[in-house]
Amino acid sequence: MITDKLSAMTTPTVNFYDVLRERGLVAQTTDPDIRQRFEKTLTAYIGFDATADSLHVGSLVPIMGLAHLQRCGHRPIVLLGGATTLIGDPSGKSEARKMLQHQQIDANAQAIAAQIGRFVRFDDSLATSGGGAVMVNNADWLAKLNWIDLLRTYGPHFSVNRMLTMDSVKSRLDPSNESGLSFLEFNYMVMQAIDFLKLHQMCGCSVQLGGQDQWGNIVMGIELARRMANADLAGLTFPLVTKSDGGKFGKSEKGNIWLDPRKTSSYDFYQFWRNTADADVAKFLGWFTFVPMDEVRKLTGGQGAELNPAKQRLAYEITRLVHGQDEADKAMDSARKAFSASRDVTGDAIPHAPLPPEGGTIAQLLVAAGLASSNSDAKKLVQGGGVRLHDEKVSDPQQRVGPADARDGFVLLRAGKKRLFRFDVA
RNA sequence: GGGCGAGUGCCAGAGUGGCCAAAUGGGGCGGGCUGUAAACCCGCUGGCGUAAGCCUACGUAGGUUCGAAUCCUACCUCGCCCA
Repeated sequence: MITDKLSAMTTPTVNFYDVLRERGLVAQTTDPDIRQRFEKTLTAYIGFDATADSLHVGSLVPIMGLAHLQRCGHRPIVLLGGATTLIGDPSGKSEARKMLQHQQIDANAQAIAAQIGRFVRFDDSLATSGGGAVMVNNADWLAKLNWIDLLRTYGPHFSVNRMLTMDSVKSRLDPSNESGLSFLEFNYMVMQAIDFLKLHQMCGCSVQLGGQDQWGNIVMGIELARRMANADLAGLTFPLVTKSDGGKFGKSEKGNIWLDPRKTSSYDFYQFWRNTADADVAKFLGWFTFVPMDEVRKLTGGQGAELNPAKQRLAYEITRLVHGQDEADKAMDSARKAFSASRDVTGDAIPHAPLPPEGGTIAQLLVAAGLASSNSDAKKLVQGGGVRLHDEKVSDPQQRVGPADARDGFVLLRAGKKRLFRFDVA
């Protein structure tokens, strides 16, 4: 079903730009008439860094951009920043480390590719002109360049004066900014510009998409391609993901919210979205789901508690896209039951594990469950009155818990109102 | 190469010999209120230990001192200015 929905249509029946526009996904464009470009099938790309072995929710906006692109009949290129990631850490210069990094990056790139694969249908060959997405790695061309050739080939086309006017650079040059800008960072822009040119030459890529922070890099690529290939390329940026309260998006008690279920369980993932602030639901439904906008408006037309169904829908849709229908059903069902009057916590998706036969102290179990990060942390939690065993408040972190404490076949620990863990007793 | 300045906890940012595991703010977590929301109010926010206490931490490595984030030396990184 999902695959169906994501399958690309081969002709642009709906204009990509209109779709993004309607969903609030356009921050800025380099070409005021960019809409017309999407009237015909084209190729566009987005770059991702391979710095971790999983993407997190922050990457979902560009990924949705890719998905919309393909659904509108265009060909998406996913560029993995193998080269940029490789030099991302200048301190790792030893040979051994370099090799390790190569391997690590390759592994990361594979994992990331798999995750993106849930949203975009890939074709194998660069030559295909259909809507199948293509994955490339900029290490394939950037890593081969040598210094002199690079300078002679591309150097003349980059105006330092121009580069210095870019916001991303300007802020770092301001004397009030203490971090300054290293030559290495300054060159990111150059590398990314070359990427765009290369992709244009290799497979006719004519548009680059990216987060708002990519604006300067995108513009440099366009200018480089105009100078070197007389090409007319364009770029479009997505808005920065922010929360209405100004907090950092995508962070939670356990840090980042990852797409990898081994790092963030589908239940936690679902809950992350379920707890979206009122003020953000409508925006997020537009950004992170395919729910038609008139439906979004219907869902979010209410006030206060009336928005809860919208949050549920939001959480369900995103979980479904990222983890699949089954996981989404389970997560939603489990969460619903756990927060209903019956407080039924037997759901599959509720984080759970077998209770060690010898049991343990409350503190040990909290740590084992991941509800506390250390014994001290567990102790503080208990002292703050935040821990419950079943529904009884716990006062002693050293209290022993064993199979005898089980009710209905499990021991339930709660940390706060929303976090819980079930220890099943065989 | 020379001069000046800076490097503090998740982040920002005080502290300039003991009262410093380190002010304050943000973030995070917990409690209250609620709708599994926001705002607001309260508490907590390095690790180990039931506890007394111990250990690790203020760029890195040494040193002075009964005692150092704070003083000295060297080094590293960064910024500003000069060459």
